[in-house]
Amino acid sequence: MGAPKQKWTAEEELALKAGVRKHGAGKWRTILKDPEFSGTLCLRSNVDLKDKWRNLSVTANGWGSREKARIAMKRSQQIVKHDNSPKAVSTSIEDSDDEILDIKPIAVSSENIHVTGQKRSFSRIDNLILEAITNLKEPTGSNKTTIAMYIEDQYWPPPDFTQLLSAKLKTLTASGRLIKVKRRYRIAPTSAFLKGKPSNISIYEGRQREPSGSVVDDFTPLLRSQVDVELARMRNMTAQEAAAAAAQAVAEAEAAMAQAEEAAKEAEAAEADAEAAQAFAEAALLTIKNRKTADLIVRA
DNA sequence: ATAGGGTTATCT
DNA sequence: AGATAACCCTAT
Repeated sequence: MGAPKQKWTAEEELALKAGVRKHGAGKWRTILKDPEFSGTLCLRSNVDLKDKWRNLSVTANGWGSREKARIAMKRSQQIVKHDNSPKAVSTSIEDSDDEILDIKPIAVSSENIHVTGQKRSFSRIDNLILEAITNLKEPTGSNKTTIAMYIEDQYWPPPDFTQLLSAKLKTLTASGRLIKVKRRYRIAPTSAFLKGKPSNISIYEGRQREPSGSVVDDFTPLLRSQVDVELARMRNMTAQEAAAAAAQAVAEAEAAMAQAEEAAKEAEAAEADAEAAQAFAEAALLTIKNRKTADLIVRA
């Protein structure tokens, strides 16, 4: 009987992206037969993969460019027959649909970041992170793995990109640009000029829906967001301070570095409530890195 | 088997 | 009502 609509889960989406990364876009059958992904994608057909990839491309690409205008135009043209484009500025230029360029600075960013980035305390990677979170459009925010995958997908990955990303995420969170809730990052409501509402996000994971009956007020969302900011920041601060203190005690040995990395990975793999563990690991990692090679971290 | 266009279901 | 995502159909 009717299969209503089987929405794609995050795992399936991740598997699809990984599959495309491995085998390339278009090799849907190959991806589907790969034992790595056949487990999570067993309920999907090659056509499903193709369609999903198309949807992902559409949503991830030109939101803020002219792709939206194109789609909007096409939508309107379903009924309207005439195309009145008086200026018709650049529609004919053909879409060189690559905004995935000129990120190269981040590889050598360790040394030449100070050249241009004096006014803003924003380096290239900061913008990348914000862009990733924005384009991912995940209602509950995006976790580090997803953000890393997005950036690695679109751009090219430096060797120790994961560590750099961790450091940057932490910095952005501490400065209030990002909000971290349950291992997921959102863009702070300070820049809530995006569109729509700040969106009250349920702290709980899973796909439960919120009762949409509580739309009584237009002022509460802002307050709620503010509270969330304070809460998240206070939480992190406390955890980080404690973790930093503990980390300094063990930071003497080089082995601690590997240990911290292991802890970070495990904390992330386990979806459990290991927030403290991860905070500890990150703090320890940062501390050690600061002590050993301070120039590895991009300063702005 | 894949790409593209078209249709329906779901959410705001 | 509009927009988006899943689904369906067909030509190559």
